[in-house]
Amino acid sequence: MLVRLEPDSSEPVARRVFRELRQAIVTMRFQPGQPLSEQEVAGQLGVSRQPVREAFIKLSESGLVTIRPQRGTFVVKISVKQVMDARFVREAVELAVIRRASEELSPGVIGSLRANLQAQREAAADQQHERFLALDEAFHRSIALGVECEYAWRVVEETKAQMDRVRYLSLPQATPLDRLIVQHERILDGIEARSPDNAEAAMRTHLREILKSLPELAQRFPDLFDSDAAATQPIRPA
Amino acid sequence: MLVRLEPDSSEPVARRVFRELRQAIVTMRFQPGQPLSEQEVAGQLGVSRQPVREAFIKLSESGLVTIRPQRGTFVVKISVKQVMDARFVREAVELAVIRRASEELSPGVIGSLRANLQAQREAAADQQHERFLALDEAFHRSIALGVECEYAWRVVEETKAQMDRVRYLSLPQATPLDRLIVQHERILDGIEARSPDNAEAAMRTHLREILKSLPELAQRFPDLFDSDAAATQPIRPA
DNA sequence: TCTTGTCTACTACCATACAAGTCGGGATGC
DNA sequence: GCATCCCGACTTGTATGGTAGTAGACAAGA
Repeated sequence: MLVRLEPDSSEPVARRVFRELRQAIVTMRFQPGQPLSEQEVAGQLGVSRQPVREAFIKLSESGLVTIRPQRGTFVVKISVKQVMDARFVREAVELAVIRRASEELSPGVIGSLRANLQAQREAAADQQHERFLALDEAFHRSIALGVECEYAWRVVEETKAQMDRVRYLSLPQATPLDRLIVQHERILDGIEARSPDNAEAAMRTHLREILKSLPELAQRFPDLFDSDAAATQPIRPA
Repeated sequence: MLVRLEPDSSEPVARRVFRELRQAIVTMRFQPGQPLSEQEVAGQLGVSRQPVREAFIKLSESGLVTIRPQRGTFVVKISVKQVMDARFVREAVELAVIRRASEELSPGVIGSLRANLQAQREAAADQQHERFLALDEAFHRSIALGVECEYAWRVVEETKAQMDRVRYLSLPQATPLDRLIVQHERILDGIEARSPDNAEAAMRTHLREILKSLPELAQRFPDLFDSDAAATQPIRPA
């Protein structure tokens, strides 16, 4: 399941363990609900229990695992409510960012976003899903960092952790990439036209895309989802 | 500086250490820039280094301390940019929350908010600053939790950690409490009138209050502030 | 059959020891 | 006097041992 970390003294071991585990969780290599043992993970990665423990703590801060004292650590199941809550916060923050961006994002950054969009089209044409996901993330990140919203982006990243698992789950028969690209285009158009309202509206539409696939996924993979009541209730957008 | 924790097996030691240190930092009992030693803190609290270390890691996640490997851990100085960034995110999230609240907050919660407001007036009349701060926080929290935005509130709490230090710094000659109360009143009026626009505008005004005192405080306490360039630049609201 | 107590294997938690790196001061050579 | 080197007192990072507690299997008794 996990491969030994190669020795690399440049970065603290604990941090690498954290990244490794986080990646494994958001890409669904670790199934929701699965128990994680400090000892077992430490053994597989070839490190001691201590850094693994620290990584577990960080993961629990991110809401990706739950540590139940004296019992064990478990990958949290996907919670529809949690995903909705994360989406709500992400929308709030990214809308604020996009308004600022449409007022003061520099032409240079706008140009690089155009280039990114082109790369997205190529990745979509070649059916390179993984690459598209990376470009997608870079698109949003560049906008935020382009208007010096580093902290806002950090918050968005946190919320993304919850949403990315859903994203990966829907990868095979995903939302058509073309539609997402068009949405990205609209967002960029709004920025370039210096129209906060248009850009905000485009971003709002874009970020609500996940709501469409969520209920279906929750029904199709009931084992991976937490059985919170909201799962069967109608989805309210905001 | 710190008192020994009394034995209480109900809660993990690490968590209590974290809370204790966090409180000491946001109330300015620990001065920005001050070095913190795992060993020293552990000795004062009567615990081992391990839980202290875990608390340090959590604090660094919250941006309250910086851990410099093999060198030491330090209380971060107040950064004008960081405070502004936190405020930006807080505004984005709380505005979204307040819009939802003005649509669906239950009359029961609205009633308890009215009661809270009355308590705020009494606290202000008696010059009980600490009590007012607690009521203030409860006011915002009740609104968020009242519309089931638990996660959104968690994010706001994170951002508040940065802002609260400024708050405490300005306590003695603070913003007149009366003004804050009036602002709270306007917010509640907007909710009760089911007017998202009015409530949002009132909240926006309220959350920008801190911008007024920030530049002055940065000038008056240069030692407590990080010397980032933004400190002397004009403040832009959003 | 069902309840209850025990015993085992597991867990996270905490304390402690060791390793590795940083920084400053003093001795040493020039 | 001044630059350089080295050593020791710090720091955080990592490894490991021991403790307390939980869950579950299983057997004894009602």
